[in-house]
Amino acid sequence: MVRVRFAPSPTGYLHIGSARTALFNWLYARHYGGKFLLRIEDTDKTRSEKKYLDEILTDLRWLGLDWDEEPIYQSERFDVYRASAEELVRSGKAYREGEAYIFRIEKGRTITFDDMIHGKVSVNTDDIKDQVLIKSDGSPAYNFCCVIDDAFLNITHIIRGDDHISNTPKQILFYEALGLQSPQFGHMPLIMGQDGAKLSKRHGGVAVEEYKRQGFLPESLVNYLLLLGWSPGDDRQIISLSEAVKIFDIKDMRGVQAKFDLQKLRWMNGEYIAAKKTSELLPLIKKQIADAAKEIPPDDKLAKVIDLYKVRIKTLSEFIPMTDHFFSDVYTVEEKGVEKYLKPAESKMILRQFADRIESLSEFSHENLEKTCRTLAEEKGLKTAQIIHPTRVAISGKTTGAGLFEMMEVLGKEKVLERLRMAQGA
RNA sequence: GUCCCCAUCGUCUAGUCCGGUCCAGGACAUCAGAUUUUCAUUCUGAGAACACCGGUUCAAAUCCGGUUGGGGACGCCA
Repeated sequence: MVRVRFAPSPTGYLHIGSARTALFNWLYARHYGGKFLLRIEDTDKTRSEKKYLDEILTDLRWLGLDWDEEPIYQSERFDVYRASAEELVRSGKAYREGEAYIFRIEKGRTITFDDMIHGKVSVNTDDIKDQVLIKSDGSPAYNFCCVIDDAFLNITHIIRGDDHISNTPKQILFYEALGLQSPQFGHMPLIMGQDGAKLSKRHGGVAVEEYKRQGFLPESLVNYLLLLGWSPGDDRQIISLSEAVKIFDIKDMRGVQAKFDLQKLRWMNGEYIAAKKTSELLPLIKKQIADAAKEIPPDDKLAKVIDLYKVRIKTLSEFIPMTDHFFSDVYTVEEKGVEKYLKPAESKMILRQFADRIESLSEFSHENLEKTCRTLAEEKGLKTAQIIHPTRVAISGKTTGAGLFEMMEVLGKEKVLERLRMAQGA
């Protein structure tokens, strides 16, 4: 029975790299019908906070990564660690140094383990110093409580970042001294920023929460992370979590560090947004609007606008500035668009003619609007673009956006005419 | 400095285990063209990589060694 764990330290937000570690552990467990467990590494009581833990758990759920048993907390198990350390002192494998317990490293040995991703890894114990088990303040050292807890939880496979690879020989020595069986290890390379340096804020964010806030969908974030270091073996890019569960195997992971590419994430997010039903997008967009402290429009109107814009936004947050003209008379205006399309006297004349014609329209539908526009163009010997561009700027302030006639229909006759009149005076 | 991990287009990767089907395939990005009222979408096309040097072999992206480069670890942090 496969048992894996994710062991966050509640001293900050959920890092995107940690999220990836959690994802691969989760996939491994689900693929093999095993258990995915949580262990809270809160041994540093001064830096650990409940709010961080809550945020981490919220983010894991948001990503779709559920866990199977109640999480265990290291802060509640100090006596267990101490008892084990005492035992090692009694058997002569560790010694005291003041209040601290130190593990004696036997020199001249080669520790080898078969890593699920890297293959055989060997380290000579001459390169390892004696290890602290329990610190002078009574709290356990990371490597020690990690081993005790993994054994306690019957963890069979430890999948973690490459930064732990040098901890592994030390931990193996602990398993050995404690008479415990080592689990299997798999060390996955870290995610780097585009420039090869450690992933940081300037690469687009390090916290899962930041991506959530910017309007990335959990499906796309997980899908993107999945493809960082792992590939289905064919050309597919869009892979759902449930599909990944079926085909995932840790052995297919690459041992190479990958650079985080925000461009590809954005593309993928756009794909997921465009594929979603408007009814699914509606509550998500409303959340974005609420978070931006803006007034939430009525559902039916918002849904119509989402329909028009979901194929052209890459993140949910882009929706707001792109569609502000639908919901308020205060919206962003592109000055160069005004300059080019509204300033010329000819444009003003065209706008007046167009406005006059649509005013008499009994049904303000995009079909009728388009017909009216084309008829006018033909009669006056104009290109339709000569009507369309000025009109777009006049009613939206923008030079790009959804189809003009659909836009006009959603905006409504009254607003359209009002803005067309106003533009003539501009 | 010592130890460990790694090396295919700008980026993510397929191929590497079991050498020939690879003058290296896909995706993102870029550029060009088509469609469209703009943008986006869609479609077509282009450029773009086996880090380097040696070895093994009839044959190497694939195996071996070295060099260079990148990353990580050397905490009474986790």
